[in-house]
Amino acid sequence: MEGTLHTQQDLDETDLAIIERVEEDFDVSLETLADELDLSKSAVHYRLNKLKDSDVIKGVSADVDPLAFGLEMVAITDVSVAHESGYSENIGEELNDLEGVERVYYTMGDVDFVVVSRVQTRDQLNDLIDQIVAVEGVNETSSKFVMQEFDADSSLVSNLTDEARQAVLDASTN
Amino acid sequence: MEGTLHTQQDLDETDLAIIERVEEDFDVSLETLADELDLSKSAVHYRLNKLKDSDVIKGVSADVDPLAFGLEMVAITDVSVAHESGYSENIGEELNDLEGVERVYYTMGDVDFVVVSRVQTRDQLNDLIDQIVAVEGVNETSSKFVMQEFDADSSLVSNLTDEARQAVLDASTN
DNA sequence: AATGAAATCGACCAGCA
DNA sequence: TGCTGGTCGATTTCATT
Repeated sequence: MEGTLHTQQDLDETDLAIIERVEEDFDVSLETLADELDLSKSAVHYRLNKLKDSDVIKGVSADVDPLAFGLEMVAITDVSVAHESGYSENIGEELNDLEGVERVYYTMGDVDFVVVSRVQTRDQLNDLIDQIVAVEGVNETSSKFVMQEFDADSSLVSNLTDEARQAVLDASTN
Repeated sequence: MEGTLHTQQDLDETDLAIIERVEEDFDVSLETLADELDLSKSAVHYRLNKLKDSDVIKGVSADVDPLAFGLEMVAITDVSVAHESGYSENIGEELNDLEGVERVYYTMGDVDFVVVSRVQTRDQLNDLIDQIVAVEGVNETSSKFVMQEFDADSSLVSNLTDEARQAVLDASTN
């Protein structure tokens, strides 16, 4: 039904408050949200649906602890590709599809891709790096171990500067 | 000695199937899950609760589209710290607390921290980099723009190698 | 956009294998 | 411990404003 573009949505302070809350913990009850925002449960639900339909909220997902699967080893691998290999989007997809690869960034600068991977053992990491090197067009790699991760706050909205937050609100009211 | 993992839970194939599903989309109904797994709704619910209680599932959260907030600019900043600054955990926390910073990795090697940040404008990025440099103990920084991100599959479980998946299952049956 | 009532679905409990 | 079936409370839907 709704063909939503990547344009900025109309969001007010109430929307931001709801998003900030459910981004942190979607298990919060409608009643709690309604009380906090002085709205009816139905109104909160209506807004949540609208946020989902407009793809401001892309989905709801369970956050799984990597350690529960023994995924204790994280590595960051810089990947440079041969210049003549042209369109690099395919390479990015291939890297991203490798098992153990968590996220791939295509960057400007001396390095072309930054690959973040998460595995159980050093052997698995070695295998993975071999697979990265084997990807057509990959030239050179350089990996470093991650000793510690900081991602306590994965919330986008609570992470906005006042300036950025205001920019979002301003985009709606005019 | 065997390098096994501290709080590894007892997980069977059914648990993995449930996790794989709700990690991708928690809005799936109990009935759908129950049908797919040939279980009763109560059984699925029982297992989900157990997974939450044991912190295999750390929480449930809404996935927000950064573009809906105009957060179109991603940068990766390598940060080196002065050697004499000793305990670097505090620096990691400080970096992570900066508004716009999405994730911080503390790494072995020539670079000490890798900082991934997400902002609306180049000005905001410049401000953020200034703040990074201003953190006590930070020595040098080097940033690169991200042109494209690949994170289509944020699911841990579907991202396990067969080997890794088997290791999880084997850890239960001992 | 928001409401209240009605239908539907999820959370919890006692009991059972 | 893992599961079942049933009950109650919460969520979703819908007509109405």
